[in-house]
Amino acid sequence: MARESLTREEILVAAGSLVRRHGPAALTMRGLAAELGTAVTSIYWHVGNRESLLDALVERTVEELGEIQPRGRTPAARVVSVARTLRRELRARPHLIAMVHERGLTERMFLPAQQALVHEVHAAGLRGARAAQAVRAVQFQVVGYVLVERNRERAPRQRPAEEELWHTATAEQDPSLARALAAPADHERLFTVSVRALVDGLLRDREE
Amino acid sequence: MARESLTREEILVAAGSLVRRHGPAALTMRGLAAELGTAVTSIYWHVGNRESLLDALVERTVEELGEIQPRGRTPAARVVSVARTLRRELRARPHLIAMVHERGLTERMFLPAQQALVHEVHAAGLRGARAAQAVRAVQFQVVGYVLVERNRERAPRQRPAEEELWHTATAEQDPSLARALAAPADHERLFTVSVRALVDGLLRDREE
DNA sequence: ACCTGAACACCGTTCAAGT
DNA sequence: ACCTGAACACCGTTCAAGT
Repeated sequence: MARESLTREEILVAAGSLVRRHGPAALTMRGLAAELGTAVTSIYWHVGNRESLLDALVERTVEELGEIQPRGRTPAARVVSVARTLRRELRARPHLIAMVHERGLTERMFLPAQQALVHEVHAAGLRGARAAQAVRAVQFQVVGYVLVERNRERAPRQRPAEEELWHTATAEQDPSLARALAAPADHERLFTVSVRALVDGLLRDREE
Repeated sequence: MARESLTREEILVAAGSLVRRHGPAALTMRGLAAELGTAVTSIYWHVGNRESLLDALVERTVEELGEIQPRGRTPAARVVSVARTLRRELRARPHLIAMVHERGLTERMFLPAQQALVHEVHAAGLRGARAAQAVRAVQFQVVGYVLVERNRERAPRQRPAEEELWHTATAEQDPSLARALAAPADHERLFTVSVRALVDGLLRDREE
């Protein structure tokens, strides 16, 4: 008994929602077919196979990440806003981002952001290789930060735990450092602080 | 017909080599058994199941990354050497590192490096939260760099290609920047330059 | 043009049976 | 203590057949 008009879009939406919530391993063709109320083979007609279904989800993700709108009065503020937006968007779909990464498309995903950054860095007076360096520095910072951050959140209880490890003795008689490294980082704040510092540093040094 | 004395170690070595070369997807229990000349079920006796076999490989990777030996005369040079060593070790086993990452063990993997960094940062005169910040900044930089870098190398031919995208017009009349962003980055050099700049910045500012 | 079930060649894992 | 083959419940994919 057929349902009416299964569409490629419908398949992508269902698959996307599944992958977003439970990761790519949770996407089985049979499971997806059951959820959609069709035969497994119907899905094949619309999307080819599992791999190209995942490719389509990745492509969609790359496009969504491309819509970047810098905000703020100064170039520095706008660069920071791009970084913060990227971080938010990346964190909203970790599994899909990991798949973009696996397929080696991260760079392409970041091209629109790069364009925006070029504009702002130019507005701040940087030119040439120096400007390129600044753009890449910000990009690396955001990607690296999100990855490390997500990792910290997902990390299983560690042995030895950080609280055990970072006591005054191991921190070489620096209790304040031990406290800082034992505590879970305030990622929201640390990210903004880091990006601001980096951007200020990159834009300030331009008269060297 | 049995082979003599299959060992857990032998299994780990064969599985590790397989995963290193072709990634975890290439590790099938049947394939591994064939390569070792045993029945599939013998492997189960030694390692439990596929998942804990992968866990063991990950555990081994974490331990290998823990052996860090700072080199150089100044604290700054030793911090840079730790960063460079980490990068090299990470790049030598990308699939295994990705698995460490997936299992949320990256932070634990970096603990020995953190310890080494704490020592050097202290030697440079930093203390407390500021020292902790410096340690984390270096760690984030290395991880982020390796990930972005690997991605660039694996990226499929892009459309539009960077050479197309970054011409004088899109680079806002900055031909030198267009050239810089269109060219593949010299990662070895860019990494060292970036880390040096970061470390200098972190250690220099200590009298604020 | 779109959908279907049957069949194929793979998986990881369990288990009772061997030595 | 260690190894085995058979069997189970899953996969993704193909294909001939339907409408």
